[in-house]
This record gives sequence, structure tokens and C-alpha cells, in this order.
Amino acid sequence: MFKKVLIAEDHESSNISIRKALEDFGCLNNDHVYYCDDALKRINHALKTGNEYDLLITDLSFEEDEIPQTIGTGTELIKAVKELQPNIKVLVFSAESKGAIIDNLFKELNINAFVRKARRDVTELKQAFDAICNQKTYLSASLRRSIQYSNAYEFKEFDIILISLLSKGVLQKDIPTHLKAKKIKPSGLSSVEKRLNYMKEVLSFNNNEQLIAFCKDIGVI
Amino acid sequence: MFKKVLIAEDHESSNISIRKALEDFGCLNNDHVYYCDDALKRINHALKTGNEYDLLITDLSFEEDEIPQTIGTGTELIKAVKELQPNIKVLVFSAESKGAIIDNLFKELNINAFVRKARRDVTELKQAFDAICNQKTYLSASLRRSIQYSNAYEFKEFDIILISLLSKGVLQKDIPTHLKAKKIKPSGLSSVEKRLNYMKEVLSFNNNEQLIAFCKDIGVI
DNA sequence: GATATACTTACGGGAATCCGTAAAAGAAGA
DNA sequence: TCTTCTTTTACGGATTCCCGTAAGTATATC
Repeated sequence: MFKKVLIAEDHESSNISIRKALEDFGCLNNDHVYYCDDALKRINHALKTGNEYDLLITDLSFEEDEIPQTIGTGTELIKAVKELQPNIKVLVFSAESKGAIIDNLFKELNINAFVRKARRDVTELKQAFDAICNQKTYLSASLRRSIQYSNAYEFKEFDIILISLLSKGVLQKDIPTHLKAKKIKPSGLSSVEKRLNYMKEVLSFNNNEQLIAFCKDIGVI
Repeated sequence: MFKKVLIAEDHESSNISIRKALEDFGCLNNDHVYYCDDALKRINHALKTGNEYDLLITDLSFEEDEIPQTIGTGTELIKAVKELQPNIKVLVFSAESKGAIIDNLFKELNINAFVRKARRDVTELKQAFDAICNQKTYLSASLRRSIQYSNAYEFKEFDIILISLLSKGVLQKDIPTHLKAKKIKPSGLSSVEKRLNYMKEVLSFNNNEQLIAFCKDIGVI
């Protein structure tokens, strides 16, 4: 069982349901905040006073309002929290469904569970609590299949740079200039062309527009 | 006060929070369903047995799963319900934030309240209950101002057809063929070019890739 | 029927992209 | 150091796209 849990979730309705799920699970010692900055403060304070949290439940997207925040997203929050307290368990509760993004959370940030806001989300939350208690990871049922399959092609860092530049309105012929400015290794126009053509060939796409649409769909940009 | 309320919301977490908000407001006589079809059945049955609902709370988007549904969206549900029981009050609880869509709900479907799933959504739900009880309409605070402004450019049906074709990999020069096949009115290549250029000019974009990325972001494709 | 207006299509020159080939530059191993 | 192999860059022709102009078509008004 968890000794102490912190909930970071801006939507009042989700926040309430998470608390209720925790209480149903038998965990009554939980705090909740509506802003990332507050979450980090709590984590920090708890560490200093010697009664740290052992689980952080957080959303990914937090809406901006009149109160300016240093940390604006769940991803940033997790990074900051893990620097303070590397051993903390993390459960992400979000409406995100793009495989690439969720995959990255497990691989890069070592989160312990991802529950998607969806039909049976509260049931899944409790299953995730259980998994974490048993030192296992948890991923929403609806996402388990589609997590690998979307990776028909693994986008390298260079690929994503090219695609991002295009989607920001940089013309293909101007990409070498941008690459040189950022000292990125292959910067010739031919390399750019070759790489874009290679991606389209592997994915059997016909034009750049289709490539951009695909990358937006799976969340790599 | 409401005599009887029906909640149609597929997300378990939101469903729970709505129920809790209703109970906090003092309304204990409420039913909840997770599918539109079930909602319509309940409305129908209640009418026949003479103890009809006086408020329907519904989401807009319902996720498909293994159980096939006749009614798939909140908008369709509201239409169907109003045909059975025109006097029923309707509160829409959704993450939707596009002014055009919400505006349409009030104008075309005569809904009584729209609460956006956001930071203070439960508080707003209670304010909306209060407004409806007093025969008033309610709209989330964050949406009251920005109801028009989000439309930097209103995409017409033709625009979306063009963008969709491109994002599916159809080359620009081949678009006229597709348009003629579907008997879409302006089908000349020049018209296609002109329209794409117009969109890019209005949005001050440099290339098609940027346009595709934008449309993916705001959800028109 | 003539005219005006708006919209659609056709055409052509120039720019950008596509695509193959070849030269140049690095990297690795003997 | 030289050779071999890989990667990057340079170049050029074909294709596609961009963009302005002109011609065609439809509708409405008088």
C-alpha cells in the first residue's frame, strides 16, 4: 500500500475521481494540487520534512490560466520531480493516446503506469495502483496492442528535425541553412532530400503532406 | 431543484464526478449510463412510465468499443431525445472548446448549459445546475469571451477536402481527377492551387506541410 | 439581348522539388 | 600510408508546384 500520494491534475472533475479511486483502494493519505509548480513544492517540502510521497499521479497537459507557472506540463513535472526524488513512483493519467508519446514516457522517464482517460478509467486506475504496489508497470488495456504496431518506422532524431522544420514552414531548400546554424551533422540539401525520400519510401507515402499528417497522428511532432 | 436527472458520459471518472456534483447540489435522484443508446432507452422508458427526467447531462464525444451503437455522439443523442421529449433540459459537459461548435449547440439544439471539462469544471457544473433551475442558460466562464476569436480562419468544406486529399498522399496535380470523380464543383487545377494558396496566405504559412500540421493540431482533419 | 460581376478554367514562365549519378570527404582496417 | 567501404555533398535533367494573366462560363440585372 502507498504511504502517501500526491495528485497533480488541473481538472477538478478528474482530480475528485482520482481521490475517490485512491480511497476506494484503501489509500486515505493523499494530497492534491491543481498546478505543476505546487506539486513540485509539495514534493520538495515533504522530502525536507522527512515524510516523502511514494507515488505521484499526474496529468500530462495543464491548461494555462491567469497564474503563471514555471512548469507547464506533466512531462516537465516528472523530470523535475525525479531529480529531487529519483525513487518516486509515477502514474500518468491522461487523455493522450499516441503511442510514440506514451512509449517515450516509459522509456525516457521510467514512469510506472499510464492510464488513459477513457471508458473504464477508474477501474484501470485501481488496477494500476495494484500493479505499482507489486512493483510492476501498468498500461491501459486499449493501448497495449497499438503501442508497438504504430512504429512501422522508427523515426530518428534527424528525421524529426527535418519534419519539424517543414511543419514550421521552412522550405526544403532552406533546411541546410537551419541545420548548419544548429551544427547538425549531415546538412547538405541532398542528404535532406535523400532522408525525406527514404522515409516516404519505407512508409510508402507519396508526398510530404502525407508524411506530416502521419507524424502528427502518431505524435512524433 | 431537479426531480430526476440522467447522466450520459462514457468516461467513468467524469461520470463519477458529475454524480458527486449533483449530490452536493442536493439532487439525489439521478441515473447514469455509459452509452448513448442506453440514454435514449432510459428517456423513452421514463416517459412511458410517467416519471420522466427533467435534465439530461451528456458528453459530446463517446468512444467506440466492442458494443456497436446506433447513436454515437452527444449531438445525435440530444436531437433524438428532444424529439421524444422536447421540454427536457440539457447540459453538455465536454472538453470541446471550439466556439463554432458550442455556439451551434445553443442555437440549433437549444441546450441550456455548456460546461467545459477544465480547471474548475465541478464548480461550474454546480453554477450551471443553479442557472438551469432558475430558467437561465449557462456557459463556462473561460468560453464566454473567446467564443469567436479562436477561428483564425474558418475552413470551408472544400478546404478540408483538399487538405484531406493531400494528407492521404494525393499529389496536387491529381486532385482534379479525384474531385471530378466525386462530382465536387470547382475541380480545375487552378482552383485547387488558388484555394491552397489563399489558405496559406491568410494564415501566413510558407508551405503545404505547415498547413497540414496546423490542421492536424486544431483537429479539422 | 446586352452588360456587369463573380467564379472557374487554361496556359506559361519561373521556382522548388524529385531522382539518379558521380565526385568528395570520412572512417575503419591492414 | 594506402585501400576499402560508407557517408556526405555536388550537379543536372525531369517533374511538380507556384503564381500571375487571360480566356471562358454562369448568373443576375436592367
